[in-house]
Amino acid sequence: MTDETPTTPVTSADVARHANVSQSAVSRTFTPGASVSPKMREKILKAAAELGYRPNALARAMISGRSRLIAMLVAYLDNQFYPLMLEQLSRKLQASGYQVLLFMTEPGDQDEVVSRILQYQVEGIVMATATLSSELARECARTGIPVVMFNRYVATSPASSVTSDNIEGGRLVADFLVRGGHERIGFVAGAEDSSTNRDREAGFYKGLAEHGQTVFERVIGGYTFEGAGDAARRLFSRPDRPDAVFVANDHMAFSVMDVIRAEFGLRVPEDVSVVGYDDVPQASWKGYDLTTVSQFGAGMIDTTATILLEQIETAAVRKRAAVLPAKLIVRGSARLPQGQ
Amino acid sequence: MTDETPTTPVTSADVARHANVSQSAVSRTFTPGASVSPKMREKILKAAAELGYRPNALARAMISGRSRLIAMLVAYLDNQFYPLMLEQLSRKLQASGYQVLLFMTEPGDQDEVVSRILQYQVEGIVMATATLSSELARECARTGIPVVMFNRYVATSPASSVTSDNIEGGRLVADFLVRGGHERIGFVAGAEDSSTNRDREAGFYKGLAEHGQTVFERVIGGYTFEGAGDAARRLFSRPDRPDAVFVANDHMAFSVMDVIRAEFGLRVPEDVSVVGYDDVPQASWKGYDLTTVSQFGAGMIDTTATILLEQIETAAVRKRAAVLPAKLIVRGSARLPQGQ
DNA sequence: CTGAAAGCGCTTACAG
DNA sequence: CTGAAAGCGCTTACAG
Repeated sequence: MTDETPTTPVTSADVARHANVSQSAVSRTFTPGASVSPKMREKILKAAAELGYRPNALARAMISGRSRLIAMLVAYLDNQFYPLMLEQLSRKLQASGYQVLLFMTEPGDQDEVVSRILQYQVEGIVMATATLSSELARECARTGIPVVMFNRYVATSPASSVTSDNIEGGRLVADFLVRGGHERIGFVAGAEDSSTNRDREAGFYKGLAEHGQTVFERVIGGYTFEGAGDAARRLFSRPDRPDAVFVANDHMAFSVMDVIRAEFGLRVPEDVSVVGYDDVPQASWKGYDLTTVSQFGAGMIDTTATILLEQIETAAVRKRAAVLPAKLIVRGSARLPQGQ
Repeated sequence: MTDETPTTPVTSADVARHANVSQSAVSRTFTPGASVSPKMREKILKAAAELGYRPNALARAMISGRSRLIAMLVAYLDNQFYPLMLEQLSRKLQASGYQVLLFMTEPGDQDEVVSRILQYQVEGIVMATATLSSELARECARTGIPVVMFNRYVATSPASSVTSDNIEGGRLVADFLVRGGHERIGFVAGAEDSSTNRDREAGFYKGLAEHGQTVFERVIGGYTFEGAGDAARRLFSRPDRPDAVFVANDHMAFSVMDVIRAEFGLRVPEDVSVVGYDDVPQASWKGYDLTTVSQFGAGMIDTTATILLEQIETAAVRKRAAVLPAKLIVRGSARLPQGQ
C-alpha cells in the first residue's frame, strides 16, 4: 500500500517535507525555466506523484499577477455563430495556456457583469455581446486589461474590435440581388443599435443605390428567431410583396424562410430570394441552403486571439480595429444573376 | 478633479488608508453578513468608490477555500444541445454566485484537462463530454469535488450523473413508428461507447421486440453531422430501403434528412419517416419539423445545478444518478399512427 | 543550484 | 463593533 491519501489538498510544502528539500525547490520544479538540478527535480517529481500534488493555480496567479484567465461575455448561445466562436476561441486560448471564464449576460446588466469579471483578475476580455460602457472601458484601460469587442465596435471606445467588413458585405448582397433581377428587395434588420446591423444596412443601401434602387421595405427582426418571424409576416402581408429579402444574419434568415414557405406558401428562390449573413453551419444544410456572407473564413477568431495575446504578453494595450474581408457564399436560396 | 487614478490595482489596504480604518474593517464591509457599524460601512464604501476598489476574487478564494468556480467540460459546440445546456446552466450558476470555467476537450485528453481543472481549485465539475477516468474520479472524490456527468453515466464511477430516461425514450420511438405502420425501421447509432447511445438503442430494440419486430438495419453515425450523412448513404443505397429511421440524436437526424431528400429524392415523411432525439430548437424549424424526444423540458439543467450546488454547499459528495422522464414530441417528420 | 524569507490580497479567529 | 495578526499556497529576489 502507498501512503495514506490525505483528505486535505497537497501543497508544495507537503511535497518538500516528503522529499526532504525546500519548498522553493518544489516551486522551481513546477516553474518552467527555473533552475533545478536534474537529480533534485527527479526526486521532487517522484514525491509529488506519490502525494498527488498539483500546483494551486490561484496561489500562482496571486503571487505572479498572472491569472491566465480570459473572460468571454456572451448574450445568447442560440445563434450558432456564438457557440462556434466560443468553441474556436477557447481552443486557441487553451492551447496558449489560458482558460476561458464564461459570462452569460442578461440584457442591460453589462457593467455589473464586467465588474464581477474584474474581480477575477482576468488578463483579457472578449465581448461578444453588446459593448463596453465607456466607464468600464476606461477602468480596463487603467488596469491594463485588453478588451476586444467581437463582431461589434464603438468608434469612440478605447476597446479594440474585430469585425468583418460589414459595409462591403451588405454591398455585395445588394449587388448580387439586383444583378439577379430582383426589383423589390426588402431588408430585415437586426438590433438597430448594433454597429454590425448599421454597417450591413448602410452597405446594402449603398449597393442598391449604385444600381439606382432603394430598399423596398425595411422591418426589424431584432436578431431573434421570433422577432424575425414576425418581421417576415409584416413584410409579406402586403399584396405587393418583395421578390427578395436580405436578412441581417443567418439566424433570422432561417426564421424568415420558415415563415415565407410554411405560412405564405411561397417557394425559395422561385418566388422570393433570401440572403443571410454569417455563414453558420446550418446555412449549408439542405433544408435551407442559404446564400449568405461568410464571417468565419475571414479569420475573426485568429485575429481576436492574436490581438488579445499580443497585448497581454507585451503589456501594451492600444486600440486596434481589425476589419476582415467579407465574402459572398452563393447557395440555392437566391436567384442567380444571369451568366453566373 | 478626483484623486489621481493609480495604475496599480487598488487593494483593501489602500481603501483602509484612504478611509483611516483598519484593513479588516474594509474586508468586513465587503463580506456579506460580517459585522460593521453603519457609519463605518458608509465611510468605507465611499472611500472604495473613490478609489475604484473591487475585492480580489482570487485572494478571497485562496484564503476562504471557496473559488466559486465550476468547470464545464465540453467537446463540441456544433450540436446545439450543448451550447444550450451551457447557456442555461451558466445562467443558473451565475445567479447562485458561481462562475463557469470552460474547458473544450480534444478527443482523448480528458484526464490531462481534468488535471488542469483541478489546479484552478474549482468547486465542482460538469462533464458534458466523454466521461471521467476512474483515477480522476477517485481524486475528485478524495478532494471532495462533486462531479456531475451530464447526458452520460458510468455505473461503476463515483461521479453523479443526470440523463433522461434514454431506454424509455428509445422504446417510445419504436412504439410510435411501429404503430405508424412502418415495417423496415433502421437505426443510426451515435458513438458506440456512449451510455446514451447504448440506452437509446437498447430501448428502441426492446420497443420493436414488443411488437415482434427487429431493427431493419443499423449503421453508425458517430454523433457527427458528416458521419450521419455517410451512414444515411449506406442505409439508403440498398434497394429495399427502410421506411423509417430512428437517429440517435437530432444533430445527426438533420444530416440524415438532408441526404434522404437531396441525394435520394425521397420525401419525408411520405416515403421515409425520421425521428431524432434531444428536441434542440432546430427540430421545430419548418425546414425539418422533426419528431423527436425531448430532453430539455425534463429539467436536466435544473437537476444538474441542484446536485452540484447541494453537494458543494453541504460539503457532502455522494453519488446521485438522476434519470428524468423522456417525452415524445410529435412533429411532421414521421407518419402518424392511425387515430392519432 | 539551493534555501530562508518576504509578500501577493484577502478572511477570520482573537482580544479589546 | 473594531484592529492587530496569522495564514491561504504560491513565486521570486537575495544570499550562500
